[in-house]
Amino acid sequence: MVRVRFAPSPTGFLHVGGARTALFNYLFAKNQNGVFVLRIEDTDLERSTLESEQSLLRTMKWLGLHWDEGPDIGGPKGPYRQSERLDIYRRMAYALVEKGKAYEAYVLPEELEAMRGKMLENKESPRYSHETIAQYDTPERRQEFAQKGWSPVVYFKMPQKEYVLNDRIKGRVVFKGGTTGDFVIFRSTGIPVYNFAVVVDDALMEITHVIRGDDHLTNTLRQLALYEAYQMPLPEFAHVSMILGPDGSRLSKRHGATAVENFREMGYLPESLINYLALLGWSHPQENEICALNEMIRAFSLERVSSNPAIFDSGKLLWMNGMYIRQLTPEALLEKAVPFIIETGYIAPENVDVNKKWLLEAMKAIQNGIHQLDEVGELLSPFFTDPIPTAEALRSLEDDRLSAAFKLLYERFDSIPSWEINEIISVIKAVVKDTKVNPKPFYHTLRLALTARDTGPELVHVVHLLGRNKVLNRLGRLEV
RNA sequence: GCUCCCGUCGUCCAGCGGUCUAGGACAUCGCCCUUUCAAGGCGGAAACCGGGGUUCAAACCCCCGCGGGAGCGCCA
Repeated sequence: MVRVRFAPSPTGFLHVGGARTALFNYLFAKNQNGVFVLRIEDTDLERSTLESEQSLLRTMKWLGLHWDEGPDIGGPKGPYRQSERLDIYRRMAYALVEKGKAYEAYVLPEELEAMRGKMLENKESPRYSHETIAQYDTPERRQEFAQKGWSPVVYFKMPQKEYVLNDRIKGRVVFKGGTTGDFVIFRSTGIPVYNFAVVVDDALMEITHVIRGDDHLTNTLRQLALYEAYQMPLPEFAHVSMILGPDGSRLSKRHGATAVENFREMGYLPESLINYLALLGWSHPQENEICALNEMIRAFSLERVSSNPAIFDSGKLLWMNGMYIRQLTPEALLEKAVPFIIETGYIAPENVDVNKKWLLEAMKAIQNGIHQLDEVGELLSPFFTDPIPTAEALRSLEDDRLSAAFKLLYERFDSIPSWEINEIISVIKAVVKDTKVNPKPFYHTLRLALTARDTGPELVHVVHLLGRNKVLNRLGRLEV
């Protein structure tokens, strides 16, 4: 049985990079009929917060990445929050001490810092050997620690040998021996260190495939040594490359929106975000671009995950969101757009239902003009405000024929028997035909007169949605 | 500095020794459709980091350079 996990630390919003890692884990699990585990890595007491954890879970659910075992729903291998597993880590750490594969250290942080500084000064790579740390393990020190109530940290004795990782994405990775010194696995505070906790958890939770960002690739060396020390079976590893910003450096806030939450607020659909993220590193065997989650699950394999870093292309995401918006029925679009409409204040929440018919038509009209849901406010604005075009913009009305056409248009609209789309179309076409006006400037000016904008939904829809009163009013004040 | 990863159009990917005069998508440019803009349709321009090997044959394999990224914490 395949078991994978996504293990974020609750120190902020879910990042698009994290979302992609979660997605790959999810796709792999579902493709293999396996189990997707969510584990919260909250061993950094300083930065972890419950709010972050909750927002993480909320965002994952919004994306549709549902987990089978996790902190909120439990499962057979829990608990799924590292802060609730502290006794396990202590037991596991001291099991290693007993076997002589780890040891308590009585060094002071300042002493370590000094050693580190000296090594860097000598242009050596900073690493500590068993001997350098053990020299502080004196009876005096032990006594001092006991008196002051300090606990020693536990160091892992790193074997100075070569390790080989057969990564499912990177291939064969050889870590030369002697490049990494002993490292802390258990803090004096009773809290384990990441590299140790992941190994313990992945092993105990029976994770079969570790799919994660390749910023963890070099950490894997330490983890391999730990698995070996415990003589535990190794999971498969698959290291996915990083997502970079447009300048080629690791994607961060200074590149703009990076939190999934930001994209939700801007009116991105979870489907398009998921689809885009999947394509950032993975490719469908038939090179499909627009691809539903079910199809991604069916077609997913680690073999098709690229090993080179990817630059986040917000332009392509925008295009893709537009594609998904256009696939929506007007009803579905309205449902998703309602929060954004309410935010504009044009329609009160309690009036949405009453205006449903009008809103649906409006959705139909704006549907292929938007790429983000938060554009609905701007698109709808001419219907709820009374924008007045500048005289400059309407200068083309100085043309006699155009001005005659508008006069005629006003009269015909005024006397139109019913305000139906078909009627409106024929009136407009008839006016163009009868006055022999040049269509392009005519339509453009009409749009300006009604909305004070150069762009927007189809004109017939604008006219119809506006209603006769507003249309006559806005046409009537033109100086023609 | 040391260790590890990566290197095909501006960007994401396809390519896994001959089928490559290198394919798709976004962006870009042009044309068509149309009721302006958009959406849609059609077409164009655009890339194998450099140098050595291996081979009858290399974008694909090996080595060296160069460039980019990551890790080297009692952070995760």
